[in-house]
Amino acid sequence: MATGRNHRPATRSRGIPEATVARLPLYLRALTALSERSVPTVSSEELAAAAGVNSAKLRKDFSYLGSYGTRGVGYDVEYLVYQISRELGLTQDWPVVIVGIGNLGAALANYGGFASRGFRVAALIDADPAMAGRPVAGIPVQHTDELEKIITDNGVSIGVISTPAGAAQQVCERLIAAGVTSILNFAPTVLNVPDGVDVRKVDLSIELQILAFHEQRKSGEDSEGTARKGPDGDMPAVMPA
Amino acid sequence: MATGRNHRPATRSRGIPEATVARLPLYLRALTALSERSVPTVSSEELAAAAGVNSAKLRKDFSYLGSYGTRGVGYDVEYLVYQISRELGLTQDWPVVIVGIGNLGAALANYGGFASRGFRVAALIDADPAMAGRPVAGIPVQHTDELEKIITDNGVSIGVISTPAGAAQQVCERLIAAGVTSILNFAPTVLNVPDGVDVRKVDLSIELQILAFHEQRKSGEDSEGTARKGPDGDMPAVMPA
DNA sequence: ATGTCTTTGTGAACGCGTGCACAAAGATAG
DNA sequence: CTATCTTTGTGCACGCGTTCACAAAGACAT
Repeated sequence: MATGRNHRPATRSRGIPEATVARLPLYLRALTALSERSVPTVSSEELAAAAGVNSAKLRKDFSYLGSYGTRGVGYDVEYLVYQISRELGLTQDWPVVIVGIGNLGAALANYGGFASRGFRVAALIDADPAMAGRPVAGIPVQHTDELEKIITDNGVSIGVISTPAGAAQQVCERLIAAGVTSILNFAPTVLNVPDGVDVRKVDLSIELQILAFHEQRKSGEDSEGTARKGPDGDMPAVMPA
Repeated sequence: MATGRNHRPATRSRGIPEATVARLPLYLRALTALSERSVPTVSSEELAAAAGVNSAKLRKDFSYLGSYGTRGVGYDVEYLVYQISRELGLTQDWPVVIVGIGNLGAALANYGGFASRGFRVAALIDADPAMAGRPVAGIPVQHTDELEKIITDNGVSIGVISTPAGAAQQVCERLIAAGVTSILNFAPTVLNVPDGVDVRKVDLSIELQILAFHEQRKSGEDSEGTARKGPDGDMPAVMPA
């Protein structure tokens, strides 16, 4: 996550652990790079290094998918690419809508990684009437009024929300009511969704704050502001009631 | 993370679990909203609902910071805002550089959540000479040649990489060599960094693929492509060596 | 065919995170 | 002051994820 993690907590869908699923795209990317270089096989050690993980973890991850390796040799690159793609559902086409075409929404629409690998931007939607009809990344922006029609007509099941925080929950509810069951949320808000709907959130502000935490620990290990002892140390200017 | 999670794996920095640190920004956001509505106190139950977590988890999280609540009453909102801000290191100013001012980089520069909460965009850096001097979000873009000087002059310790994948590792190394110790990576690549450097990654493509996985499980629970039995079932068109 | 060498696949142990459930603490009323 | 009621803080148990370490499996040479 960057992930934020707000999907089903302990429900390993069909035996594959959630943590493994989250790493499969990583393996797939590394394997695709190898495939383009026409490398026929890789060992778990090499692939793990390329994906930035432990080799034992990688082997265990693959073991959940089945026995796709050859002992003494390694894994067949092309074969693995196919198997992981299939497992992730990337052999089919996923129409996606992006709601909220501001700076971020426009950047997402232009993002190359979207188009590749089975994802297709089916529509861009914005609440601003002035945006309607204007093309972004070659796709004309449509007004929010059309949201339900767009979802149903295109059979969209994955929605991306890049609206301001205030509009996110309402947009979310309309998407779900129209048939969307997976949402990627860039708005800095907690989305309330019914069971059966997956939400993943990407929150720049949160990521930065986590980095700041570690950064503070690195630099000011001793010289922390005024006085600091235990976890319940000093009293600040603002006192509790 | 979105999460991506590529920081120190089991090193709970100073007793606060990593999972708790990742939730502190969430609590802080909910508390800030309450503060703006001049709500004096909240119970763990209320705050947990607003942050989208379990109330027991929230109480345990806060217990790592110290005993900041009052039994029978709840938590003082202003006091908690201060404590969490301090713990996250948001009471100080963090200059941040963004490297790679394409669509995404520009969107990040314009992102409001950046400016708030102690983060300040100190500089925008791009490798394209044509970009140099052009203002983005009111800040003139500087050329990559200036990178080291910018980092040292501004005392930057947090860098954001939004370059194409091919340039990310090199940019990363230059940032680190110049003194950056925390990196937020938007490029779809694994970054290799020395110990002591924190990396968090945000990867749109990966998040979508994870959603696609669950989406596939939801829809095609039985009708999966051609034939499918066990995890080591059918042989695809592409055969292994 | 036999032996050696490489690499996979996995059993088992460990540690972290989560959630339950309850005792302790304090507020509030009488 | 005593009783009651609310809400925190946490001990405990459980389950998931990670890692180690090794046996099994196959390639390859002789």
